[in-house]
Amino acid sequence: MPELPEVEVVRAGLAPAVTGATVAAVVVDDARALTRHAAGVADFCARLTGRRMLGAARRGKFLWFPLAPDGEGAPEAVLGHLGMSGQMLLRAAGADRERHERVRLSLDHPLHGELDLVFADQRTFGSLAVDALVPTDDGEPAGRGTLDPLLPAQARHIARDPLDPAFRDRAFVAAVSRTRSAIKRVLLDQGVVSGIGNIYADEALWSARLHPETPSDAISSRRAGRLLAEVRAVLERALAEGGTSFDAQYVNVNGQAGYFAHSLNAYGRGGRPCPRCGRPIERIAFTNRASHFCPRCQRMPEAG
DNA sequence: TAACCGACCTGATGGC
DNA sequence: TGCCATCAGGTCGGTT
Repeated sequence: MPELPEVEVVRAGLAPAVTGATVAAVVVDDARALTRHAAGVADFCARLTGRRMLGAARRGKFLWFPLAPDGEGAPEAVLGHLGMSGQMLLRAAGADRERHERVRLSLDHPLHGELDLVFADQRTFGSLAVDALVPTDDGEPAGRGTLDPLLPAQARHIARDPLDPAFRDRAFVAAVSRTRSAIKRVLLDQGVVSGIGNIYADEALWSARLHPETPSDAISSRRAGRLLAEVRAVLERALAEGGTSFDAQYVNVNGQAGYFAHSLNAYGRGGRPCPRCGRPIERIAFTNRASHFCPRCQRMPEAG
């Protein structure tokens, strides 16, 4: 379940390998991995083959590799989203096929020589595309790993993430106060704040002592600011530990797992004691998924 | 327009 | 042992 820390680990791992590399060949094993590329497999391969990649950038859970200009055309990038189970793996040129391999880019790097970038994805919720780059709304760099104020058109609706220097805390606090939706729903809304998924939403709400179903407009500005601070803290801790791995679904570019699963306080701990007060963590259904929280530390505010 | 919900997808797991 | 149901959840489009 790659969320911001996991995607950032992947981005940072890929950056040295893809920056300056030329795409020598593209092999698509499964067209479902290109659902974001509406023009189809042949167009994807034709647009990408022979192009040079300029770096590895990320906003929220979206990754992209800007491409060197191709004639007079608009600036473009390879856009990727890992979905639920996507992996981007660096392998020696010609290495054996990976389980669930969907797309392989053969790269020629001026320093590292030939290597393969493999996109593998069990559940095929992730996908790649060659996408046009468009200007950011605020003129600031588009995300981590790039100084250009350009981001893929398909990621235009995605808000900045809380670790982005250009993230606007005030806009987040205002968005929280604007809606009656459950606060967890707001945290998962990638148009308000990006990079947070089910795991880190539960963890941040546990840290902030907020019930996941608290109506957002019942949360004071000060409390919303504290929640944002807890979001940042949990994301940074997870990043420092290499992300959260429950199984083989999330690994870095070398196939290694992260360690943050050992540090979780609420997510996946239903029935086990709250690390703060000892009361069993509750697990409740939440829009076709699950929320985990402490019924003592995270109480719903009194009505009225 | 905001809020909500189901579809998409595969593999692991548990119950019978 | 084998079959079936359930669960995991990010994003997007359709519905209310």
